[in-house]
Amino acid sequence: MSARAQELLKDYQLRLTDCRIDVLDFLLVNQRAVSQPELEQQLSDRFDRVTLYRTLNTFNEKGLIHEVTDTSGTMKFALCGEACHGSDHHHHEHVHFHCTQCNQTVCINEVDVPHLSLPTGFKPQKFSFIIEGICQSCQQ
Amino acid sequence: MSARAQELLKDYQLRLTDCRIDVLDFLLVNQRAVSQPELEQQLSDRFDRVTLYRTLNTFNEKGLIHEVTDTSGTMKFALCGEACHGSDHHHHEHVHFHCTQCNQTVCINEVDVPHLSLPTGFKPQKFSFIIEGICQSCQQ
DNA sequence: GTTATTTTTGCAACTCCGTTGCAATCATGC
DNA sequence: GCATGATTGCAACGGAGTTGCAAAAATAAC
Repeated sequence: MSARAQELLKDYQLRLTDCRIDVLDFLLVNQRAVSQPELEQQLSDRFDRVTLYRTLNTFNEKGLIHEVTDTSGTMKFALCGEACHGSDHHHHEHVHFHCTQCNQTVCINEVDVPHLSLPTGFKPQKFSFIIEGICQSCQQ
Repeated sequence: MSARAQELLKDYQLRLTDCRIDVLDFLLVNQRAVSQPELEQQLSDRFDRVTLYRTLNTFNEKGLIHEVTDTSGTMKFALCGEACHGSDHHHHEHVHFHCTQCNQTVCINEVDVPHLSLPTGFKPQKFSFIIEGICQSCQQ
C-alpha cells in the first residue's frame, strides 16, 4: 500500500515525507476526488492544513493528481488514473458524479465525455462534465 | 431597460427595490453568469455585499436565475433564458464556457448538452458541462 | 555515520467569500 | 399617510486559499 505511494513519489521526483505518503495512500485507497478539508479530517489532524494544501498543490503541478470541480465550493483533487496517460497525451476529460447528499465526487469511467464543437472563437482547454445527484451508496 | 427588470420582479412577486432592479438590469444587459463580488464592483459599491448575496439568493430561490459552476472558486449566477422554460419543465442543462483569462462565464446556447446514461444506482438531478479555455474576446 | 544543503513543514497571519442576527429602513396594501 | 412586513446595512463569524518565515526533516556529499 504505502509501497505504491513511495514508488509514485519517486517516479515524480518528489521527496518522501510522511504527509505525502499518507495523502497518496488515501488517494490510492479511496478512488475519488478529495478536498484539503477532508484530508485534514481523515488524516486525524496529523498534518497542518497548509501542509495538506501545499501537498495537493505540488501533486497537481507535477501532474500526479488533477483538479475536480463540483458545486461543493471547495476544490477537490483526484489521482490521475491510467486513462490520463492513454494514447498520446495527458487529458482529464472524465465525467464526474457529485453526490449532493454525502458530498463525494467520483469519476465515472464507464462513460466517455461526449465530444462537441464550439462556436468559432472559443479555444477550449479543458472539459468538465459534472453530474449532480444521489450516488449508489446514498440510495436507501 | 429598467422597465423590463421591474416587470420581471413583479412577475416573480418580488418587491421593487433599488438593489434588485440594478442587479436584474445588469444581468439583462450582460448576458452571462456573474458573481456577488463582481456585482459589488460593477454596481460601484452602492450596495452592501450581504445585500447582493441575499438578492442573488432570493432570485435563485424564486427561479429567476440559476447557479453556474466553474473553476473560478466563487459561485456565479445567470438569468434563466427562454430555454429554461421550454417545452414541459424547468431545466438548466446548458453548456457553459469559462474563460480562464477574463474569468467570464457565458452560456453556449448553440450547443446542446449531450445526453448520456449513467451506471445503475446513480440518480442524476443536474448536469453541468463546463468548458474552460480562452473566449472570443480574449484572443488577440 | 556525520555533516552540509536543499526542501518541506508548522505556525502566524491575512484576504476573500459565504452566512447569520439584529436593528433600522423601505415597499406595499389599506 | 400609516401600519405591517420585507429588505437592507452593519457587525461578526467560520471556512478555505494563500504567503512569509523559522524550525525540522530529507537527500546529497563526504
